[in-house]
Amino acid sequence: MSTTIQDVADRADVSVATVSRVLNGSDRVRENTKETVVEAARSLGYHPNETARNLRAQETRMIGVLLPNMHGEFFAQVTRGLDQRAREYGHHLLVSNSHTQEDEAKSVIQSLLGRVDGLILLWPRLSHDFLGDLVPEGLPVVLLNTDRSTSRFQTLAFDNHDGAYAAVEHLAEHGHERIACLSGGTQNFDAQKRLAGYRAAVADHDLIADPSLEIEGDFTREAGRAAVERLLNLTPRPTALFASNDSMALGVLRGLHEAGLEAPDDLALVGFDDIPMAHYVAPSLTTVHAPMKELGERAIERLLALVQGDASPSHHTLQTRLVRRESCGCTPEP
Amino acid sequence: MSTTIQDVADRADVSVATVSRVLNGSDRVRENTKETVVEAARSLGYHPNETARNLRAQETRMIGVLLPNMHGEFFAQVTRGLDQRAREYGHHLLVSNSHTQEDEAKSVIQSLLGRVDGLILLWPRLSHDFLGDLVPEGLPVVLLNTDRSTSRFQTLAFDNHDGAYAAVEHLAEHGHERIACLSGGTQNFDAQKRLAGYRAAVADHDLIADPSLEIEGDFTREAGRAAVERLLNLTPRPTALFASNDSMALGVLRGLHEAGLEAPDDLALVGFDDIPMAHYVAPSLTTVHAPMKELGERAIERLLALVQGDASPSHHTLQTRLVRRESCGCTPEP
DNA sequence: TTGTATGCGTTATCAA
DNA sequence: TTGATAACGCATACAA
Repeated sequence: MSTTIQDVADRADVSVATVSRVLNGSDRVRENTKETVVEAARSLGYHPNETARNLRAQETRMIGVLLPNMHGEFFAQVTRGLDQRAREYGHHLLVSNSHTQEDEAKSVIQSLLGRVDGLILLWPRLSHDFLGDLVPEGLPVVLLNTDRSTSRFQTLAFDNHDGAYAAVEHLAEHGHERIACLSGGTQNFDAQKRLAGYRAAVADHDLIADPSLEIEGDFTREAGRAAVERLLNLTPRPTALFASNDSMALGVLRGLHEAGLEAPDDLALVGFDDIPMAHYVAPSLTTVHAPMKELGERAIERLLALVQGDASPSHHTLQTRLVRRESCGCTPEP
Repeated sequence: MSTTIQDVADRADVSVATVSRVLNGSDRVRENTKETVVEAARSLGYHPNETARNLRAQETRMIGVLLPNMHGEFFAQVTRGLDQRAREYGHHLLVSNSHTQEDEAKSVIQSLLGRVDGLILLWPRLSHDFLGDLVPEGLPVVLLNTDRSTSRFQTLAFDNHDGAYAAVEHLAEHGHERIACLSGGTQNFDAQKRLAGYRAAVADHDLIADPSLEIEGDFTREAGRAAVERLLNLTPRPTALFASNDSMALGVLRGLHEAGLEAPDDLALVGFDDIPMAHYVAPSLTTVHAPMKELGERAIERLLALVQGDASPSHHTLQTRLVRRESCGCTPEP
């Protein structure tokens, strides 16, 4: 098998305890023996067995991360934040993406349970009552973009309501009165909040409030593309659209192109998330910036605080801000 | 702390050995005691400590995955394949993204060494001699999109040369003779091969061979955008461009838009990778499909074959194929 | 300064 | 069918 601390000890002609001391805090060890040990370890290509270490230390320094199977760029950003912070804190990420089903997620969580110090779940479905039974009492959990009220766990979410409100308000400032909303479905937490923000802005600014202006999507590009036809068939036709995420907004742009139309002239458009691609499409996408990387960073910070026991679960919200580009009718920011 | 097998044993009034038997293969255990044990485990919310299991079993069922900090959608696809196959085989992914520096990667690999059964590295730099010293003798490693010749490890790569060749050939079929190439840099394995494919096609089809037509990029969108100006200033101006990945091609599309131009009329364009977004930009991107998800799947399969010892390192190539859409001047496929 | 011995939670071997 | 126990590799309390 692999070389063990015993092999190193034999080679250096000392005890395993001494080797261990050298390799770790290098306690009180004679300089001479220290060198011998280091050399022995090096020459044997020794690497400590982390599994044994973990067992001994009663911690794995691993964090389980569950992400749903969706909108690539969004998760890439979140993951970047998670990854970076985790490394800073000397922890590893045990990642599992690409599952949509609840039972699938359950089995993944099960298989993670005995091997991580904590869990970070991006689980935008409203209901996660099942988590209560699934997760053992003491295990720290951070829930991302989900409903705070249902949960005894730490949560972290964007300020979806404010962001959506600002988006619609901005379209109103451009003079639009008949503004449609492409929502992300009824099951999704972010989607619900954004829809609520849209409705609030419509009400506050005396815009046309008409249920047929609310089109249901599912946060995928294809939903955006498909929505265009429905949008164009509305009478009277809306002059602006709030797409409740950027993936759908990109799909809308594509759909418009296929119909021989263009934003913002034929339809003013604002998205949500500010994924990197929003900057690169033509026309560039005005959108609500959601601090995705920061979400990942905070998640790690909160989780490790829970792990170390110097915090208890709380509920945090991350602010969003509107980024003006071309698709709404603005001249883009420099 | 967490409940252990001993707690369950106490509760069920049996020995730990019996509990273990029940929880695993349920060897020869009396039906009656089996039920008692299962019930005890359930009521205590017991989950086996995977760390202890791993130590005992001398395997972790975890795979270390290292990805560089680049082009999001590409890696999302690869990761999807990795993730899916790993789960099918009952393994977990210990993922680390977002590092560009070699020493950074080294330290991550170091920290992974004692805790995984194998390593999958997406490390497109040509030189990875340092891996030889870093990785212990017996540890299985799969190298993605890298030079096979330098390595004693298993490798897996796209057929970059053929793909690029086909892309340029297709532009030639559209009647273009002065075809530029936006490369991915000199350090990158994929980039080199794609550039070579471009050159071969130029030579074989008697196209204009001019070093000034080869522009160096770095696989980022921004490089694509920046390249447009240089492209437009060439005299005579090229009528077509092979961008050696889709991210750059998307940047080119953006750059053209800013210059008030459009593909394919002002510049015919073919990319490489076929990331999902290629389908959704306007005009949609003709590109070489690289089976990214399959790359991930194969990587897991190869690695686990190595782990189980019923294979030895080999070198595989995955075929690519041209996908005709709008940016080259074709009518898009249905 | 160094060595011996114990335990972390499991599984498997051997006896009973 | 079940139980006692050794071993996996490491870190530490205690002894020397």
